[in-house]
Amino acid sequence: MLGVSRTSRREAAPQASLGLPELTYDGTDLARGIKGAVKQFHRNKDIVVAGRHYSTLFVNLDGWLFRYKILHDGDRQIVDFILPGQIFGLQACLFQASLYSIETVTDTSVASIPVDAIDPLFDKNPGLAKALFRSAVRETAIVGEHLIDTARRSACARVGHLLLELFVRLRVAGQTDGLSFAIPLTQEIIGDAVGLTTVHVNRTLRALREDKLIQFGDKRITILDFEALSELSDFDDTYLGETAGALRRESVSQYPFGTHGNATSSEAPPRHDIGT
Amino acid sequence: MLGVSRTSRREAAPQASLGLPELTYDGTDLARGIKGAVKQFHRNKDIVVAGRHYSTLFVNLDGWLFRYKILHDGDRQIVDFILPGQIFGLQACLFQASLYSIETVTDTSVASIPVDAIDPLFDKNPGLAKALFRSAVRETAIVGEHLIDTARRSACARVGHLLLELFVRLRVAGQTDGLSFAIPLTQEIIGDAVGLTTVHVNRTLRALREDKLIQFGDKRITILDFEALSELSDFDDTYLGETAGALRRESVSQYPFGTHGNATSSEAPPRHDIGT
DNA sequence: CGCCTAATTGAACCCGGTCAACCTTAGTGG
DNA sequence: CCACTAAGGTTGACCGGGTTCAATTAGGCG
Repeated sequence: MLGVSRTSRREAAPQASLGLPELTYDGTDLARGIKGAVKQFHRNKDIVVAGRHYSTLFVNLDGWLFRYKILHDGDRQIVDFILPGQIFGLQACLFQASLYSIETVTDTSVASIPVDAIDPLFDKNPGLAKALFRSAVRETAIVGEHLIDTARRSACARVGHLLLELFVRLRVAGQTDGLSFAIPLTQEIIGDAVGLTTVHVNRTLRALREDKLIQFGDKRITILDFEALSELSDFDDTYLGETAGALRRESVSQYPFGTHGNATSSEAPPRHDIGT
Repeated sequence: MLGVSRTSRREAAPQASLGLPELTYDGTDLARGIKGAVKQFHRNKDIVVAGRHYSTLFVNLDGWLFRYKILHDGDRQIVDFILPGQIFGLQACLFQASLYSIETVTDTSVASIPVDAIDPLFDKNPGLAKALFRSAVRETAIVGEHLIDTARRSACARVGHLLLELFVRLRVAGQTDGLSFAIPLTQEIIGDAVGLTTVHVNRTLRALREDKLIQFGDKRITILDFEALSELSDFDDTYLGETAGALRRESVSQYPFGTHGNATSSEAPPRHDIGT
């Protein structure tokens, strides 16, 4: 039922890092370093509740979560998904009242890091500031892409685009198997994310399958024709990949801004030294 | 023709700051302090071009701009608007290739600040890091709200919501006159922002007018019934106002994270000391 | 076995898109 | 001073993708 159970949890190669580019890496290391309390959450539980203020960051160690908002008419809009390895909860720390709630899709273990514990780290490793900063900007990019998704694309393109985004993000996190990956989402969740009804998500998935673009069943999706699906969905992974690439290349400037003379090359310690 | 000509430009009370909350304030002061080159741009000119990399931040001193992306089918999606006083171009600095283009709506004067000039400032005023950080998170919130706009709301609600957002943001910037404000946007631009065709934007505006919710003409909009329009549009200014409010209350922590013991009260210098 | 959640499929309806025509206004050049 | 042009705004008729409502099936789990 979990869907992600295929991938190891704590056993995942420790130095390889679980998850997403920048933050992730820092995140897990950060969590390891601080030994922040790790808590288990069941599926369908709210971890962050809209309207409340928080003073801890969270690291998603293994599960799937999503950030969402309930509208006045009761509709639920999912803004983005939080995949294994990602940090979350920044916004809830910075704002007086969190704008969104965050809920688990699967059973999930979450490390929480009191922000108090972070400030001191900035002294030793200002690169962390940059990583967090970049993560915030990256998040805007993802949300922006979702905006374009719902505003401009057809149902097929929306669903296809979401699947491709998840695939690429999971691949970076090492959670794919060829062109196939476990997806613990219900059609209702997908609909709430791309702005379609459950009924139409269903029809759309069928259409994609009948066109031999994807294949699915048992909480697992296989992309049969990456090219064609990308074409159909107007998918361009720049907004995901470039970010990862960019960080890899220049991750060491003192401050969030890169080009400070020679900052683009590498001389500072690698960023997984935080906890050691 | 400009539409914003009503409001003074350079003459605006200098210490009151032009624009938007956080960044804005820092932005203008920052621009003043560094005396970054101020350049004039005509309307409908691209200032940032998608795909290029930049190493300067920009401050919008007086005009209207928007961030947008051209899709593969030629459609244009506007992601958000950049109002007088706002900083922009962060993303283009942090990413190898900017995801979006930024174009002027009106004639605009723009101050550019080389990022090289900013790093040193961080030493003296780490609060600036927080301001920029917060701005990035805030931007995500605005884009997220636009996402909800296009995904979940009816045409009326979308247009109404956009108008209300612009109104609130302009009010903070001191660019409103009662419930009325100058709006230099064409119906095509509005459509590209909320995901509707020009034709339907027109019909929607007419409907809103016939319902006595708004009134418009000559590049100017008056909100006749703020409550009713908010209700109809599912508008809640938390995502804008709370941000501003939050900053006002706690703007001084050493690092992007607020609650560091006593950081919520004020002891550090006010944030407009950057340039002086 | 029976309950509940999720997936599936059908039929009628409607919001917003598309296409096309016309109007209004500002700018331009003779 | 007027004729011409172009951009933006306005309106109508028709169409279609996606919603809505509703019924049925399939798959855990007590």
